[in-house]
Amino acid sequence: MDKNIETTATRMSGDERRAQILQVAIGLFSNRGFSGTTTKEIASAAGVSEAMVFRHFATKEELYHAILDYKACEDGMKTLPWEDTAQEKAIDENDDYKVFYTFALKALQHQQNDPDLMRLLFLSALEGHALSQMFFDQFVSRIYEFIGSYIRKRQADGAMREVEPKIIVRAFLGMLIHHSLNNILWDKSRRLLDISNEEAAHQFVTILLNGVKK
Amino acid sequence: MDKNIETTATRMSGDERRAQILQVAIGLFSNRGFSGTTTKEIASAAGVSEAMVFRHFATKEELYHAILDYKACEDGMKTLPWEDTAQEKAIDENDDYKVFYTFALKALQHQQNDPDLMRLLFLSALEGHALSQMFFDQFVSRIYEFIGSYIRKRQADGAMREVEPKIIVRAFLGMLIHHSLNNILWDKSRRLLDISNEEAAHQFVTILLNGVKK
DNA sequence: TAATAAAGTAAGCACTTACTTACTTTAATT
DNA sequence: AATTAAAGTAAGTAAGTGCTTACTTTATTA
Repeated sequence: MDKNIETTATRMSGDERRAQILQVAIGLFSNRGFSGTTTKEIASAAGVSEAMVFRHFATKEELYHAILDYKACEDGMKTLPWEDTAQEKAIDENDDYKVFYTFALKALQHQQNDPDLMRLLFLSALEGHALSQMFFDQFVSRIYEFIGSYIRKRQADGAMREVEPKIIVRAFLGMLIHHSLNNILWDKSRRLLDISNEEAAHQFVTILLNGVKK
Repeated sequence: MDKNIETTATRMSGDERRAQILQVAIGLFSNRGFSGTTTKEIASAAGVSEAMVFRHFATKEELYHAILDYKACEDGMKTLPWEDTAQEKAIDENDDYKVFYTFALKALQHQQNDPDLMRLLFLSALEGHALSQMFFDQFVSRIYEFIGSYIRKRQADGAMREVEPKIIVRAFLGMLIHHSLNNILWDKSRRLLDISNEEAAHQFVTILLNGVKK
C-alpha cells in the first residue's frame, strides 16, 4: 500500500552505499553528537540494516573519523581563501576593505550553507575528539598566518597600528564565527538580530579596519 | 590496606549529598555532554551507589536540568555587569573605554575561572536541549539591551557612528567569547596566542571603540 | 544459463544503559 | 536504650548498545 514512493531499485554499488551512509551519518552526528547517535539510527536513516554500516565502516569510531576527514578536508580546506585570484589582486593592491570583506563574506556564506561542519567541529572539540585538534592545528593556524602576514605587511606600510597581528585575527574571526554560531544555535529565527551576510561582513570589516588603522 | 585516605565519616546529610552529586555531575556533563555521561559514572565519582543519585534526582534529565538551572542562574546571572557601582559611574561619565574594558575583563575572567559553564552552554545548545535556549533568551538578550542602550546613548551624543547597536554588541561579544572558546577548546597551551586577560580586554576594546567612534 | 561475487538481511551476542526493589546501616530523638 | 527516619547499598530489571554470524537475494560475467 504505502511503500516508499521512489525507493524501488534501491540496491546500490558498494561505493554509492558507503557514500550515502556517510552523508546520512553526517546529519545525525552533527545534530546529536557522537555518543548521542546510535548505529541503529544511522542504518535506518540510510534505509539498510545495521550490518551494512559495519561492512563499510569497521567501527562507529571509524565512521566518525571518516566523516571528520571528509568534512574537514574535502569541504573545509579547498573552499577557503588562498588560490582566489580576486583575493590575490586585492592583496597586491593593498585594498584592505576588499581583502577582509571578501574573506568575511565567504566565511559567513560557507558557514550558513553548511552548518553541519561547524556543529561537527564544535561538538568534536567539546567531546574531546582528537580530530578536532588536528583540524585546528592544520587549518586554523594557517588562517592566522594568512591574514596575519597581510596585516604585518600593512603595518610595515604604516597603514595599521602596531598590534600583534594574531590579536587582530582573533578579533576578526571572533566576530565572524560567533555571528554564525548565534545564527545556527540560538537565534535561528533571527529575532534578536536579522542581517544579511553582506551587511554583517561590511559592518564587521568596517569596525575592524577602523579599529586597527593608524 | 589502601583504603581512601580521608573518607572515614563520609556519610552526609541529604542536602550535602545532593549538592555534592550536583557538583560532580557538572564536571562530567560539561566534559562529556549529556549522552556521553552515565549515571554510573556520576555515582562512582560521587562515591555513592547509583541508587543515591536517583534518590536525589528522579531522572538523569532532571539532574541535568538542575545543573543548568544552578549554573546559569546562580552562577551566570549574578556575576555580570548590572549592579556594579564602578560600572555605573563609568556609564554616567560616558567613559567608553572604562565601560567596555570593565565588562570585557570581567567576562574573560569569569569564563577562564569557570570553563564548565561555557562548555555546558555550548554542549546543551549543540545537543539541542531546551534549557540552552532559555538561557539565551533570558540572559544574552539582556546583555544586548544593556550594552546596546549605552551605545545608543553615545550615538545620540554624536560620539559613535550610527550603526545598529546590536551589530556592535555582536562584534564585541564575538571577540570575547571566541577568545575564551579558543583558550578552552583548542589552544589550551596558548601556543597560538598567549595573552593575559587584561591585554586581551584592552586590545579588543581599543579595536571596537576605534571601530565605531565618529 | 550457470557460477560467482557482492549487496543485503534477520536474529542474536555480550555488554551497558537508566532506573528499581528490597534490604541494611547510621545518626539523631524520646 | 529503644525507636525512628533518613542515608546508604547490592543486586537486580527491561530496554538499549555496538557489533557479529549465518544466511539470502541480486546483478554481473564466463
